Amino acid sequence: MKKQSPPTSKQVAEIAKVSQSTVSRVFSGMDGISEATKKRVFSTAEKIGYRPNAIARSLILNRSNLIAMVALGVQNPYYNVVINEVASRIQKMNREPLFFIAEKEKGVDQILGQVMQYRVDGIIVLSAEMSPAMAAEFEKIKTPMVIFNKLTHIANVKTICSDNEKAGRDAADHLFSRGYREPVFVGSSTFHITSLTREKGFVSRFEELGCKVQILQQIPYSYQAGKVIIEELIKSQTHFDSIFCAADLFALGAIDQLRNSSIRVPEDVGIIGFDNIEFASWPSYQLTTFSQQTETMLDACFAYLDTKLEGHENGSDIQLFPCELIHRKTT
Amino acid sequence: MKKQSPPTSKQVAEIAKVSQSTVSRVFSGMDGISEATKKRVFSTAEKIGYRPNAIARSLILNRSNLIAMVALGVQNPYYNVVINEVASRIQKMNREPLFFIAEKEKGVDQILGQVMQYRVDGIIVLSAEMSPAMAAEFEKIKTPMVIFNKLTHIANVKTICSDNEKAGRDAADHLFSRGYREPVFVGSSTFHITSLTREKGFVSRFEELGCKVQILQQIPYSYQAGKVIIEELIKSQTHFDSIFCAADLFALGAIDQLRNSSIRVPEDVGIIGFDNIEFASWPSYQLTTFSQQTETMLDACFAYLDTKLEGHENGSDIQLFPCELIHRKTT
DNA sequence: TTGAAAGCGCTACCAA
DNA sequence: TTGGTAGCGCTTTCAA
Repeated sequence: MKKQSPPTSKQVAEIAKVSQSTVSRVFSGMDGISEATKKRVFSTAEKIGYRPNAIARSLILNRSNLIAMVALGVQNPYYNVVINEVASRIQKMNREPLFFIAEKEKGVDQILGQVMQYRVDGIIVLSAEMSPAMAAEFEKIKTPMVIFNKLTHIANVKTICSDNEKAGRDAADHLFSRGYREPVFVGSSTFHITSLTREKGFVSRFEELGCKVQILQQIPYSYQAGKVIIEELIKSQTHFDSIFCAADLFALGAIDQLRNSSIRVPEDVGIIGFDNIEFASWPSYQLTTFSQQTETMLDACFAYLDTKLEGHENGSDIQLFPCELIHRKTT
Repeated sequence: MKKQSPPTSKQVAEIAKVSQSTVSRVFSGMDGISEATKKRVFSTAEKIGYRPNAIARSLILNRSNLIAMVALGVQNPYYNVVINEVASRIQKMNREPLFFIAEKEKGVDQILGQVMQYRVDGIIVLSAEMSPAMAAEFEKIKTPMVIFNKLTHIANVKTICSDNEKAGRDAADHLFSRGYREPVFVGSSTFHITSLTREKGFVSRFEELGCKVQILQQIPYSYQAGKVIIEELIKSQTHFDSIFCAADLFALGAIDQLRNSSIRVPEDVGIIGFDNIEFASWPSYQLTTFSQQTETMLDACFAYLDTKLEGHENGSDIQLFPCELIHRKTT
């Protein structure tokens, strides 16, 4: 069975007794067309179910109207919110989001190839861990590109990122001020650099305050993993009185595991998470956590893309946004 | 500043001293090309950073390799999982997901226009509430299309859906068998038909069992809304001993609100949710809920798409999948 | 094994 | 206000 082709502007032209160019002009909303012609073209188009072929248009205009949304190894519920928001903003700028997703970093090279084949007008990368090889590839690309929430130094690529180091320091200050002196940091190599940066700020600030931080790494990113790592921590009999988790899901898992072991939060152990996912605010948890300025950061992403797409130059530097500590009941 | 065009096959041809057709043949993996030529083409392509233009290819092949993923009014975290899974499956079939998202139903007409302009090879609609006008539009379309988890009767459109009515009846049976006799149903017009179908099964089964169901509707779909509606229910002083929520987020909000009012779950009030989102299984909630056979249903979606894309015919009927009651600790 | 040439559906230029 | 025509980058005949 052959796929039958949809009607073309040529067919509309024939039926409406105008030239194909006229049909094109009508549909691209150019003026200088008589009302009568316009009406006739539209009505015959309607009749035969004609829709302009975006592919052909893209070919000739050398722009696809597509924006690539690249999500790599995204398991964090925080990004579900981001993905929806990004997609919807792309549509609001009258373009379409072409969605690329890869479980692991290994897929990235292949993905970049795909992205480029579609001649997308812009690229938004969400939280991607990037290999140096990958970064090198990205540098070559002329397409406007912005990396959201991953600190990366690539020439000609805009980076919009939370100030994770500062947040780490703030977490340390907060815990210290609440009287905690035996801190644990729980990170994840699932979002390596981000986690590392938070760790760095946390550890160095606590050192300044005279406390040593115990560092734990958990690989899969999930609630369950948070439980497991705390279970092991408890079993190990090491002393600790506070935990800073690089992500809320860990923190929530940690809370439940502590409760299981009849350890009181925040009296015995204080906990801080990261991301302020919806569930963090629920009565069962009331998690103290950091909120990223997602809206503001996305504003910055799109402001950058917009000017680049307009053909204007724009410094492709790194922009850091502070995170806000939301104090609830786990510290 | 002009957007500079990426290299074309013609340029590769010139440098590699072959014809443009040869370059094309090399990149589309046709055989009948000498190894020497192949190597020469690839290396010059590499050198100047050539990548085939998917747009031009789409134009001539009359297929875009794009699959539209249309999500309408999706607020349910359940769909975040689905969206990621669908996107990743589309890529596995060597196509790209073009993501369309609309907050409300009103955007659908416009979206369909967009979808068709891109000459997508297939369409996957996620949980869309559809107006009759919309459905009429869809009927006209020749593009293979499958609707996931929304009961809709449209000619030539495959529907893959959970058996919500059966689940409603199962919920009633379960509650009844646990001794509950004063049931409440909490639905949402956010996912109108789905909610209505669950309601229908629930109410009619309970009627058969001799109990009357109190029906509540909540419009926004969120945890917070679940709290609010239960707060009002409690204030209204009506008797009830069990609640069937059309979605987990409602149920979780309901649980917390009941706890606030010192009403015990499941002793005083039993609660059943729907979707089995991750949080339902957490220790703080242990929600009895229904799990949809998402994987199996997606298998069916893609099996259908695959055969249609292969050009084979395939009955575009409605396929219903049973939901499994997961009995935890709220009933 | 390769090259020349036609043409996919559209936009944009030049004439009329 | 309109029509004719060239050409976007590719695939695919048909010839060589």
